[in-house]
Amino acid sequence: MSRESETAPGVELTTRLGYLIKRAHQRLIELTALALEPFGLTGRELAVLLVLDALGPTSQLAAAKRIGTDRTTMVGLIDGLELKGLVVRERLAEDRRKNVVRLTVAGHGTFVAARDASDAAEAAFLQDLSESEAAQFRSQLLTVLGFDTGD
Amino acid sequence: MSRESETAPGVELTTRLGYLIKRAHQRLIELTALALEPFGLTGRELAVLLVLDALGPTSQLAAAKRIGTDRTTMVGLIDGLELKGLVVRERLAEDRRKNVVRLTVAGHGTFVAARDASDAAEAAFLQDLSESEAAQFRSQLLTVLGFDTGD
DNA sequence: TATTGTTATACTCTATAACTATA
DNA sequence: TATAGTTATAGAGTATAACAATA
Repeated sequence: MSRESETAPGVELTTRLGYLIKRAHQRLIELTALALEPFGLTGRELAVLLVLDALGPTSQLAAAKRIGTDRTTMVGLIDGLELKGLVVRERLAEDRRKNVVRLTVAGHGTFVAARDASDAAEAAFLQDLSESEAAQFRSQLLTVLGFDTGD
Repeated sequence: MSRESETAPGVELTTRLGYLIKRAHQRLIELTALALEPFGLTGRELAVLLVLDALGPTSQLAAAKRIGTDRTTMVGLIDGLELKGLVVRERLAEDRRKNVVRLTVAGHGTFVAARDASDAAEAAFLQDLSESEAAQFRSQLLTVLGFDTGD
């Protein structure tokens, strides 16, 4: 939305990795936001649904650590998802300090559709790369982040 | 900073491009901030210095468009750089609406050293990739962003 | 009337501290 | 004491609107 009056960046910027990654990140954020809009979801909310689908019922703190945020942010995220009827909170009987969060049936359906839409946004983002280039790009990101060695 | 209590992300997240790029971006931001700290510069301030070095004396608006931000943000950036003695503002005689901003001698010296430090941070970010992988990674970012010149 | 710089304002995202209830 | 959830607050970062000076 802030792209109206932007001139083409010069080489002094396009040779900077930081500039390129920032722009790429912003572009993917925009594409993803557009793809998730019909579902009333943000990218962060989809990340929570991904975790709940993968782990099953999960405490708010465990989910927060899993996506790399903190407790206080997770409260708001779960608030939003619960308001939309996609998840429910339940006090855990064995430890009543914990709220176990789980997907509702509707939540699972929305999740699957939203994930597909997000996949399509990723594909659009990568559309100018060949299959093998896209695979390399993904692999190199994993390497840079140290997620590929089973460390 | 917020990494102490973070558990390893699961495949449900590490297979998402958005998650990977966000993390990569954050990592590079951290490395760059650390590298620029001795110079009292932020990444955005370095971007302004890069533009001023490449283009020579430049109006605030032209510089803003070049780095993809707006006038109001540029005011604050130039305020900071001027306070540090790295740039000076001068009203343009031919069009007194325009502030032409240029590097001081000290500003140029700081810029060169800070750019080298930022280069080193980028190299550290890419250290687990081979030379050719790093070059591919850069090239693929350019392609995805449509900055490919097809050189 | 349009452009450039400026200020003020608001809005998002996130981080920190403190409070509650449970353990 | 420590932990999980919650609330309130503040701090970046950025976007929008309005104003002053100039064209």
